[in-house]
Amino acid sequence: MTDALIFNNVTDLDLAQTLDCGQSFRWVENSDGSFSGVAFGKSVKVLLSGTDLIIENSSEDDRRLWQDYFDLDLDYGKIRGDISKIHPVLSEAAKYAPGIRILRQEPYEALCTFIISQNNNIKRIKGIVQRLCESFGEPLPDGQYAFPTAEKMARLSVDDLAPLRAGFRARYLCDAAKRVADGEVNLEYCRTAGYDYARAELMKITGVGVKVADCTLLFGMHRIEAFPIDVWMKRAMEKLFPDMTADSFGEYAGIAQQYIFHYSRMHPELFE
DNA sequence: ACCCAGGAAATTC
DNA sequence: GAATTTCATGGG
Repeated sequence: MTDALIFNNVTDLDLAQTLDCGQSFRWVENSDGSFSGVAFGKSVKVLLSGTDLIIENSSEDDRRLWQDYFDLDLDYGKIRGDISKIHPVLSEAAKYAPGIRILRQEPYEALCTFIISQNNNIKRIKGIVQRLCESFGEPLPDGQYAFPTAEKMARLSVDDLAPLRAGFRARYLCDAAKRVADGEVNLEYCRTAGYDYARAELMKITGVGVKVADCTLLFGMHRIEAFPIDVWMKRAMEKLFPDMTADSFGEYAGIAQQYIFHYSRMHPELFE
């Protein structure tokens, strides 16, 4: 019950850079640098001790799950070296936060959280997501809550979501839940379909445009060729990469995107 | 009071 | 069709 799962020789991972960089909204940093959060209905505390990644309140049964969640099978050091050759500013951004990894979150959770993210700020997104889980997610033994299922949310009305204070996004969440629950939008199909087809599948949902679809594919289905362009990335592309497009960043564009997104947010003076 | 926030839909030109 | 406005809410 209170077992800990340990991964040895973990490199290219910084918990703050990965868990608190705007791709997931359910992790809270503790005073000792560890993080507490819930994924796949499992509430854990994660910490790094040297190159040991420790998952507390977990067991060997979930080794594969967390190995995938933190994308430990991908060699980020090599990828960083490769994509650093594409552009000197990208090289700089990658060097700035080499501990960023792309999480493998649950597709439906990624979909909902990035619907909530539109025209919103990260602090408030976290609050809405937390209230969504507390209100409609399955309670876990330690007092935390799982992310609610599409089936559960499909039974809710826009008024039921009022306590979330999600504003105009509430009806988007209802539409997403219904379409996913009744199978009109097939998230599993999006994992393997051609990119444009996967994107179009998600965009059947009212409130899902190109950017939310790209984030869902990148953070919820590990489509690391995705290159979401939000306000920060738009600024970065105009100012830092004026002659480049998403295609310029190759098969690992999504990883490059996270380096650039984080670097840009940490250096707002670049865009004044 | 004003502006912005990991956008997208609705409206207007 | 492309450009602009609107959509809730909260923090600076």
